[in-house]
Amino acid sequence: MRASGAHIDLSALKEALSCAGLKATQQRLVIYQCLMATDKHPTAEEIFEQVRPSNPSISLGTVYKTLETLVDSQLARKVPVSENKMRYDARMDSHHHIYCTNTGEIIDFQDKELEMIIRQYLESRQIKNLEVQNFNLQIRANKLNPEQDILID
Amino acid sequence: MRASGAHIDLSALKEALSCAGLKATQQRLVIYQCLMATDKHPTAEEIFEQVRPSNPSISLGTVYKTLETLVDSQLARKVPVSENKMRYDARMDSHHHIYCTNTGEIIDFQDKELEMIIRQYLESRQIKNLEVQNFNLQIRANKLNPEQDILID
DNA sequence: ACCTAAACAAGAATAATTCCTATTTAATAA
DNA sequence: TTATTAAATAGGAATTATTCTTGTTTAGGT
Repeated sequence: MRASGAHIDLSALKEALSCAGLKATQQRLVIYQCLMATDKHPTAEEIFEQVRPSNPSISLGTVYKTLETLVDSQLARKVPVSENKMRYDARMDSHHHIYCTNTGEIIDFQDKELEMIIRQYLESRQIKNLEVQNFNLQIRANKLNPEQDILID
Repeated sequence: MRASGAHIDLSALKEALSCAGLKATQQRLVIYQCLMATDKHPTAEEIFEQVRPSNPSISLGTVYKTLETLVDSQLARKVPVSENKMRYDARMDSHHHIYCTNTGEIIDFQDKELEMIIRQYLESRQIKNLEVQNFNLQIRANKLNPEQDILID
């Protein structure tokens, strides 16, 4: 569950879909909400299994299609990983990922200062013929105690 | 072609394989050499097509298996990307990747100073219960002139 | 309460990767 | 060098993730 809480306002999601010019269908709402409510970077299959109980007629194809739509509309992003399947993330603010080698988790890591340090450095480097859009740091690490959460500050 | 030149010493590769406890078969040598000789982060399929002309009996399954073996032996690494296929890289030194949004290229970007800045920052952050192993920065950017190379310094 | 373009369910089709097994080969020892 | 053998390969079948197709349903604007 995302730290910010289980409940994401449905009407806000509806609004977001409309703003992107998308029909706010039941399926899209449910899938989008599911993705917003987690910090686990789920696969299409995982989202499907999660929403199925309360939406028994939803189809896996729709989950795939909806995720593609959300990505195209900048409401979600792909998170490619070493396993051969795609993961998704509805957090669109700039943040980094910690790939936990012993637990397999992908932990979000936001850090304004690090953000700024890297941006400033890249600006100072002035790579010719290149316009930097955004960046994210992938950190491979392992938990000392796999049972416990990590503690960021 | 990798900047450092087309020719990678075969006996050095053979040595590397043996050191890792791997039989230095013809197939492994050819695949490993192919991966070492490029900076293009090829897929298994691309490697297969590349080595096939001079090795007509090599099989795609062997390419997959060999890449897996190289990764397991730390002689190569996976480079997950947004398309649904895996890419591979034989550069094992710490370096970053520039994902060129308008050309689709993945450009290697090595920068000792950036390296150090990030490492120092992460050390200073002291994230509890976490031991950082390594990290790499993914930079999404577009080429101003897609025809030309970028110029790093 | 229509109308209609867009979205959906269901399942077929495709693409990437892994698995299986009979044959071949690299490395070691005689 | 030749024999031995455990490991690797070729070739193709199987599996898994994802995309595509088509007839039916639905959201959003009349």
